[in-house]
Amino acid sequence: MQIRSVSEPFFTKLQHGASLTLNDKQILADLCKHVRDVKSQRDIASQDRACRYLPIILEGWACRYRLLENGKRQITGLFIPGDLCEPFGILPRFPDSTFAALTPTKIALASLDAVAAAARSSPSLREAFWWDLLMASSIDQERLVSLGRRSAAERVAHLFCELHVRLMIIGQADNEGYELLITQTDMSDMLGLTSVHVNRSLKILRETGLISLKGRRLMIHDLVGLRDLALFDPTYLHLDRSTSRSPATVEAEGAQGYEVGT
Amino acid sequence: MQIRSVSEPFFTKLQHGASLTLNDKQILADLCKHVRDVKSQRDIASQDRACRYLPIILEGWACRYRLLENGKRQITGLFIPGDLCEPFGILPRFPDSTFAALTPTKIALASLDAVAAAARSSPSLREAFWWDLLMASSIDQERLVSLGRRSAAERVAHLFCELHVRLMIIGQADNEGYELLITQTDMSDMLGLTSVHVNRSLKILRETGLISLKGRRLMIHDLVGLRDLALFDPTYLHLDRSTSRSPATVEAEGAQGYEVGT
DNA sequence: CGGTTGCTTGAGATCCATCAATAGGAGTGG
DNA sequence: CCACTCCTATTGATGGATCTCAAGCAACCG
Repeated sequence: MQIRSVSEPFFTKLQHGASLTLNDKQILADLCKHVRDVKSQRDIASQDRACRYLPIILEGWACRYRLLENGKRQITGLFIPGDLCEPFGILPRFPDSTFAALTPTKIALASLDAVAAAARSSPSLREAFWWDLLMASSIDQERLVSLGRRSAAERVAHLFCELHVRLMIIGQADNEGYELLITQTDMSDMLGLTSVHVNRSLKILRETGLISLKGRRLMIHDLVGLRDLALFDPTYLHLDRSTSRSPATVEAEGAQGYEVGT
Repeated sequence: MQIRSVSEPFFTKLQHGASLTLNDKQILADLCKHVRDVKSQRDIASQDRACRYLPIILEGWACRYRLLENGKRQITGLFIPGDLCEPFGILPRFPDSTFAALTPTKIALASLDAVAAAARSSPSLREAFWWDLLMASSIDQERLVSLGRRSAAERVAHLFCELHVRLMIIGQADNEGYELLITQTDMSDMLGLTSVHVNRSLKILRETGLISLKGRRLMIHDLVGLRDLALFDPTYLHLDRSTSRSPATVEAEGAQGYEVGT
């Protein structure tokens, strides 16, 4: 009962990648048996590299980052509830990067064998896992585009748009906005900027009337305008199931709540 | 005979990921049966998205790029001979990005079924494919670090170091340097800079005595100095096989990966 | 409370982009 | 073989975007 509730965002997210059954839901809940709390700013399993567990975020936000010799930090991935902590759970960890909690975080450690068994036993779960991998890779790639070819304000706006969609998927955002759980310094390390400049970019977005911030609550007043500014095209997130997979795997089922491109 | 020769860089590269047998070599050669020539600047199979072929570069250099609505281009991946044209050949193509040849290019179109069959039939090939996927992902991730936290000259230097290692692997570079087949404009779209600034960064590297350029030939005069400047740490390329992955894990998980999603 | 962390703003310096012009090389057609 | 064009490389001048350094303020927390 309690277990099933913590695995809820995981299931909710994967539902967007394939039509999952109640049995699938139970399997996912079973994968989340081993739950661990991680304090904010603490590394997650960076030394557990050899162990055969795939971290799944259940609560809180986390990231993968890399430190350079000159002391600079680049966050190479952001993880929110429901996320498999890396696109390659079935591969060895990136040896040169570290996972860390950005907020107090609850993670499940799923045995890789159990994940593999789950994928083998259920075609729909298999499809959902591949969808998740594709989505994670697309997010990484789009971040590359941001860092290479978007201005500071555009990057911030794009991040907000991306998070809006990702949080909608797991029911942690609505049309008004969402809770933004990371600091401006974290955002700067994610977007290749300084925290000072992230702050100035936020000011621009605020003054343009696109968003506003009250504490940790990000309010989006003009989603279209924000996406316009960010050059945000939600198709890269592969939420339109009918176009994302090979025709054979496409089934007609009602769109679960969220529609792409609204 | 001829076929085997064009697949040579493919085999040479994968050899670094696992100990391959003569039989493996033959299998790889068979995967490269369907060869196609692509002219410089032409898109590769961008409309072939539905078709179940994995492009493999045999000669020349190619890239994956994305165009933004404001006309800017970001190259999100660079491919050289021996490269599988995307890390996720087994997944649907990234719908929003395009593959293009940067030079006259010879590519093989390997049937996905044949690739899957090859991975199933040979544990060593399976290990090599996973190694390739891991390496490709690490390269992408390191580019993210470059775009976020390295200066222009550092980015250029880092690209040169990365290409040096990648070309060494396939025998197309030596300690002196290698043929740099892309233009400064291509480099700028890869590194998030303008071509003018790439040119100025090159000038710095030349004046520092680290490199020199004669036509398309890049000569590296001080590899240590270049790597130092670039904050280049070759471990991310996973060339030390002994630390990269235990055979047992490949056995257990490899089968799952390549069978899923078919 | 005092200390810490995160947010905000200012002023000046640096990095990089933009615009512009020149030159060389490769290919092409006359 | 030459004239022409296109593409790439190169360099200068200038402006803009972002960084750095610095200070003040608010919120939180032991």
